[in-house]
Amino acid sequence: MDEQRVHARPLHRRVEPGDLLPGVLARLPRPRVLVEDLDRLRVALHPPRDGLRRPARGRDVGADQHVVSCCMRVRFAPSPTGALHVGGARTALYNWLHARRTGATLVLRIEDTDRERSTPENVEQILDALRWLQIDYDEGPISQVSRTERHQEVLHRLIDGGHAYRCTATGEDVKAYKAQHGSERGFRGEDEGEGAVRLRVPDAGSTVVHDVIRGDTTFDHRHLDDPVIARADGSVLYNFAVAVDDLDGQITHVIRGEDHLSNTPKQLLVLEALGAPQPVYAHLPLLHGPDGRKLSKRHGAASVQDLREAGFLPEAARNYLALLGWGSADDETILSSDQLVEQFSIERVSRNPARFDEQKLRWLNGRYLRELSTDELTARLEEYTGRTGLRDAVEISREKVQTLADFWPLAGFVFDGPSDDPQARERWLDADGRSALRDARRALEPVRPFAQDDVEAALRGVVEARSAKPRDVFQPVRVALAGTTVSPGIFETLVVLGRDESLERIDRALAAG
RNA sequence: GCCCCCAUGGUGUAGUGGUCAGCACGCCAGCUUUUCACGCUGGUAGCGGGGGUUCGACUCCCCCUGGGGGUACCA
Repeated sequence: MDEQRVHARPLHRRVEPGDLLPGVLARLPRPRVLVEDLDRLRVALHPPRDGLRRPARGRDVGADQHVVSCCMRVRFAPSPTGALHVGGARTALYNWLHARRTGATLVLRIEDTDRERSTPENVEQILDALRWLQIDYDEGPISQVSRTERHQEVLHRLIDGGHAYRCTATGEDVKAYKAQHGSERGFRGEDEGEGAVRLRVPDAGSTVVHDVIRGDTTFDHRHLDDPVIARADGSVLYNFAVAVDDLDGQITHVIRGEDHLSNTPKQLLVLEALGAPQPVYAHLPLLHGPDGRKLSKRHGAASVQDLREAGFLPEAARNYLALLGWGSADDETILSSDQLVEQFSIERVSRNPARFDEQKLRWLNGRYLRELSTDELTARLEEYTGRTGLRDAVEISREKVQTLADFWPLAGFVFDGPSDDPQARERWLDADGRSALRDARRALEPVRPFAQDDVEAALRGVVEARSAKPRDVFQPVRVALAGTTVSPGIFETLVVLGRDESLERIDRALAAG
């Protein structure tokens, strides 16, 4: 890409209502925008009215205000140093929602400049996670490492221009420097012509991060150390690569986790040294685990794959993730992807860190599960369990499960035989229970066809004949069939098992002594 | 240590100076009921503390406290 062209005019220009470039807009292919067109149309929307300031809370920025949004470009830039965590997934989702909401182009970039920790397996895991969540992207994935040549070129430009210098100072040296100069002054190294490359931070002044979620944040230069932007071997570091790649990628809106906020001035300083324009930032609040600490494997689902394995539906996960840090203007809870796209606005994102609450996800997942047709739910359960022929069991279990993982413990006995719950047997297959069970068997034996209404009539007849409570008959039957006290409805279960199998299980329970 | 961000019930949030502080999850109770769930009804619980500004602060400002992030030749 021709850099001079990129820098010829600012990436961002205030766009007023009516500033529509109608002719050009109409010709634009969507959603993809050719780079050539972009160069002519390099205008992006800033939040309306007071420029970069966060609009007053509670006010949505309507679609009509994103008039030139086809030129907006956002990116999701995960680091492949591990699986995609739910926090990363939420960041990906917000980028995706913003892109789909506004028509912006979403770029997937893999931040793999840490060669030690980045692996192809992790990249694949991230792609897999995004696929599962149905988060697609318009460009990429782009490997940051593949841009090494370009990084070198820019790096040398910075050095040649005096914006960066080589210095052998180590982390220890920096600490020593600070001990000497006090905390009031950031580290400033000497240009030694060798060693790691550091960016020269001006002593005076400050850098302001404009953020649509947080407003302006000012960082005084005197507190900043000259950051290392490339290792002694020349390989570049994150804060440099990200600035160059966002610039070259013509990223207009950087939506990422708040953990990057403190690093943003470094990236801004790189851009400034290059004479490049700034993107708009949106730093999302971080996600915490149930204990308020960082999310980790310890409290259940931490990665997207964990979510899948725990039996959550991707659409429920998306809905839940969207709600962690954002709420629709009318405070709705259950929102389809279409509704999310329709209602999402980055300006309404909360500033508070949120805790990942698996209980609420389970509830939400249950809601989505019950919305599925039995055929669809069966298909998902068969994929999840790796078993087939589940439909009848799904039909009678569907009201009782919140996750795909709940199904087998509830209904697996249909296929694998009764489970063994000694307490259940002891409680319900005592002398009385066995007596009731014998009556039930006798009543069920002649039922033909073995249909639910007839089965129910037969069993209720037993209840009546024995002057018993319903459960005194039903529970022994349940334990005989399922081995436990918890199962789908007893009549449905009998029908699904069929007469022969049901009688056989009852006989076996009676024989078990 | 220094820099930065954040602060409404247990949790996620609504709320832009005057509200009985709303919704959802959870929890508790009742109803329904063959177990467990689902569902329905009701209930419990909140503006972290202190100063200001104002006729009036959850809302604006400051301090404190608490939580989080950054401070890497990690991202």
